[in-house]
Amino acid sequence: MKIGYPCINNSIGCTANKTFRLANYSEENLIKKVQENLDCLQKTLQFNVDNDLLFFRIGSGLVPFASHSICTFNWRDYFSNDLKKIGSYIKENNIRISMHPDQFVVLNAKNKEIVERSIKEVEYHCDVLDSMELKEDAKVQIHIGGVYGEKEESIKRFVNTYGGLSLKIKKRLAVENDHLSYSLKDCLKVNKITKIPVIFDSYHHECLNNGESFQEAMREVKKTWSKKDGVPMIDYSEQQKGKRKGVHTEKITIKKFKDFLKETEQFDFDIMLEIKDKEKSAIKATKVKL
DNA sequence: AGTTGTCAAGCTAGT
DNA sequence: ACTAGCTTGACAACT
Repeated sequence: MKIGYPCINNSIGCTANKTFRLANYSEENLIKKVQENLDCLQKTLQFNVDNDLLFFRIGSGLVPFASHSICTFNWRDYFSNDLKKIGSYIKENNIRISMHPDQFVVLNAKNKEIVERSIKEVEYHCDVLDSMELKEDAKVQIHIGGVYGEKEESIKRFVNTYGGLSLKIKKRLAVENDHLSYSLKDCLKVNKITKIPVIFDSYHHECLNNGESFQEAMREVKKTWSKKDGVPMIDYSEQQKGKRKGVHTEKITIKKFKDFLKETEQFDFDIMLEIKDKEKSAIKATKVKL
């Protein structure tokens, strides 16, 4: 089992999510920011290896505006060496990588233009991983999308859109259960038709489920991951008590985390800790003994 | 130097 | 009607 955290490291004094305003777009700005982001990503991965954190989610802002029509610059060529170098480091150290496009990616939107933009954004994420020459087990995780008051129709739209995607995208996409619309059961249903691997988010499952225990959930989820896809990826987080539903905790609760691991002990998976203090809690989690 | 309004993009439920 | 929350604040103009 590998343990990781998403996107940001607060210990090393740099961020791999530097950006600029669309109004200030220029090739020069883009090159500068991407270079800074790649340098910081390399540093972050080194920190992670040093601390036995071998699962990491690369932030979507690595190449600002990459999928926007304003960006005609060939960043893949320009940064080819840096991207390959990072990819080599990832492979040498056996690091598992994921990416998670943001909320604006809605493959089942009713508006065609939103779907087109979403596909472009997903493609950009795949381009990053392809440029690093990572295997198919590096995934791009998305949610099924909007409901629009008619879930069955909306699931159908997702399946249809997915069916039309290029192989390059299909081989990296995974769907994750969300905390208010699409449950694990919905994701499994989509998997039945599309074969898309299902990323299990334990906290979302606590918010929205059909009575499955973690163990039962994992048994089903595991079946959706083929050998090429690698071991299942799991997202783990906790509800901040007294806050509105969906708010994550500042720190990990070791007891709760341990309980989760105990219940799912029989399964192998990589686990992403979506906890606000990031690498701090992740490092604590690496020291947990069952 | 520090503070604060704003930033490409969507959807949902809580307030 | 409005906004917090989502994988994540960072930028830039202002004081």
